[in-house]
Amino acid sequence: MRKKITLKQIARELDVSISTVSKSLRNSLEISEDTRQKVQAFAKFYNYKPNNIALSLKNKKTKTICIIIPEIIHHFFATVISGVENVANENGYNVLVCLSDESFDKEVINIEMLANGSIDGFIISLSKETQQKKDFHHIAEVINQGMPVVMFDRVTNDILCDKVIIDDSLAAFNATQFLIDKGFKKIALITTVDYVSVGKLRTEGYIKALLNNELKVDENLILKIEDTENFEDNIAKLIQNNAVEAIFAVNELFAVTAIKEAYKLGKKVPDDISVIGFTDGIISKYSSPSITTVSQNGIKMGAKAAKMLIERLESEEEEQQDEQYSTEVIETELVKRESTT
Amino acid sequence: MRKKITLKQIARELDVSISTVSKSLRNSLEISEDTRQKVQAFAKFYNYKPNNIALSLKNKKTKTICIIIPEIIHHFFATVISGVENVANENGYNVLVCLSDESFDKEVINIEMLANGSIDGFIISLSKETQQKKDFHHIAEVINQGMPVVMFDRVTNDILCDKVIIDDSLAAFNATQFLIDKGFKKIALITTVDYVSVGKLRTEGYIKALLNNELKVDENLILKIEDTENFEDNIAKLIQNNAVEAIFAVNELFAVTAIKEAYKLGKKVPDDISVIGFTDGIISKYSSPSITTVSQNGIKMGAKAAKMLIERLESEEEEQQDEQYSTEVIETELVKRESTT
DNA sequence: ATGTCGTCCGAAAACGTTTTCGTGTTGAAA
DNA sequence: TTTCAACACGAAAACGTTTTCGGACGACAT
Repeated sequence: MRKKITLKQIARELDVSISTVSKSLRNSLEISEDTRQKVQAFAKFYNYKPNNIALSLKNKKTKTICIIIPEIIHHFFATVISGVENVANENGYNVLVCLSDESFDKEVINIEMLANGSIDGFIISLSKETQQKKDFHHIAEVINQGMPVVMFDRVTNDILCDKVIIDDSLAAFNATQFLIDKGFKKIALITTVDYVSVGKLRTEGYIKALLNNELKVDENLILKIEDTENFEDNIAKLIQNNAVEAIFAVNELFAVTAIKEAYKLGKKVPDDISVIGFTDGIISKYSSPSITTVSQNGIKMGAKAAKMLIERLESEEEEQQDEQYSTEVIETELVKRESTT
Repeated sequence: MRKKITLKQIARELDVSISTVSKSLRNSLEISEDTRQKVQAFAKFYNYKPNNIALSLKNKKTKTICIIIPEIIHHFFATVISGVENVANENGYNVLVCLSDESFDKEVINIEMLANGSIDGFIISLSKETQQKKDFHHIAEVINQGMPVVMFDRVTNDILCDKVIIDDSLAAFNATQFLIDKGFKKIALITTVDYVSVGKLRTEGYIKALLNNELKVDENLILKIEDTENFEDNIAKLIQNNAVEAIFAVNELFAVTAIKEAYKLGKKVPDDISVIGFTDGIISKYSSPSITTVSQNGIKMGAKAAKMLIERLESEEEEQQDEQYSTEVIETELVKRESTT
């Protein structure tokens, strides 16, 4: 087992100083051709690689960014990570992934653990609990310490920083309008509780579309799901009690569950009920029938977020950053599949 | 903007030495009650946190482990990360996620980038290309340098290290046997090309089950898919040409595609054809019909891998590690759903 | 007055780099 | 022979910690 070799060891072996070794390896002109060759050959032979931690300490940057997400099991978040990874790698950055598990405490712990020089910046999507508590001091704090933060998808107006979002309200509006254009009147909404920012925005878009077409908003047609377990019955009741003609669900899971429950009640999709979901993930693509859905390009969002973060990191070096934050809106698209007529 | 404060700054402000500050904060008995209180109060007020990079450099460990996976979009790998994260966090470790994108080069680059002190150990599942080339020098090298490595799922016998796998062959055997027990004779296999280790093992299990029941192995019933794009036609032909009664697919995607293609050919699942998949992911659970599948508990695999890695890291400190590597087999289970009779 | 011990603190090394600055040795020009 | 530049290299600081060692000082016993 050959442990990693250091500058000091090379210096000792070749009987030169550490500085000479360092300069030789960086092809400094201060060093004679002779010594340079000798050192480089030796270093290559022993497979010398500079110790990254030492460099990080010296340079005060780690070339590592951290992405904090509520859950990795969600396909959407996995795609975001993928986008972040791509851009990060291209720019020589590594990606630390932290899961908040939808918990405020874990979010705080993760951030505090890493805000001590371990990383150069954060990309974060808020946990449900954080959104519910509306407590963002941990994020404000790291920003205050000069660490760049980019928020995506689940963001808040209470924090000033770069953001990457989709226009949830508009996307929901368009999806609902699509159903209205098909001639449906009784359009149900399956959404989350209001403190989830994107859920609320999508609900707003749905309502706006109805009002815009002079359809009245029927509270009985709006199902707000709190717990992601055992919600099937609620969906079944919604379908059964209201003779719904179409359903707009704010995520894949709700959409596919609606289809299954409808089927159990003897209603076929799309013949009896049309269904539109949100997030173009695995489920929408492979379920039978495949689901018409609002695509939310996670890869693009991740890539954009990473780009914004890295640009801020690299620009910090030269001049003072201008503290002008921007919010990027990634376009969505309605992907038409079999679950709508 | 308040930048992070250091020991040196505290020392200067309080007019004591750096050592005194450090010792005070660590509650050393060398320091008088008075000074200790004073320093601690000051540090707390300025929210002092030791710089992690400096600690890493000093302690020669980073409390960070890296997991390298072929793709994060695959649900299975996402669950593995989740398992790793849990255990890592519990033990005070951070998790760096790298994607090889099924590319040998990216795998090598990732490993080399991080093998310079950035992390304490690797958890890795080989990329397809690496398995095809059978070139594992990059892994051998880091192990040789004394860095612990745990391989999972896609492993190789050419490298000696800790491993976490499932018994792919046995699981496939059981799945096939299940179909045989239902009375099916013409059982097709949809698998990957042989260089993917798990694909090969699952194929072996399938064949073993057939032979064990004195059924002959019909090459026409075995479809090996190379490219994960545009393979639908091949599956359709397989179904159409051979009057298959049941299908065993080595992953979710193949399974769900088989169901869809069968449906297009007018054959219903499970009435006309039974289908079993592999990996209990999102698709199997939510497709219609839901798919009977071999569950491969990613969370458990990830947790086990992380545990093994961390144990090795912590044991290294005390005595010489014994270089006794072990291979853990995570049990699988056949989850019965609607796609089989 | 001398020796011993305990208390409290600081200097310095160490981790592995990079970089600035200083210095000794050449050779050539004056 | 002296002077000066160019060249080749080394010493040391810096990044932020922790820890070992030793020193100063007072109290106490002899």
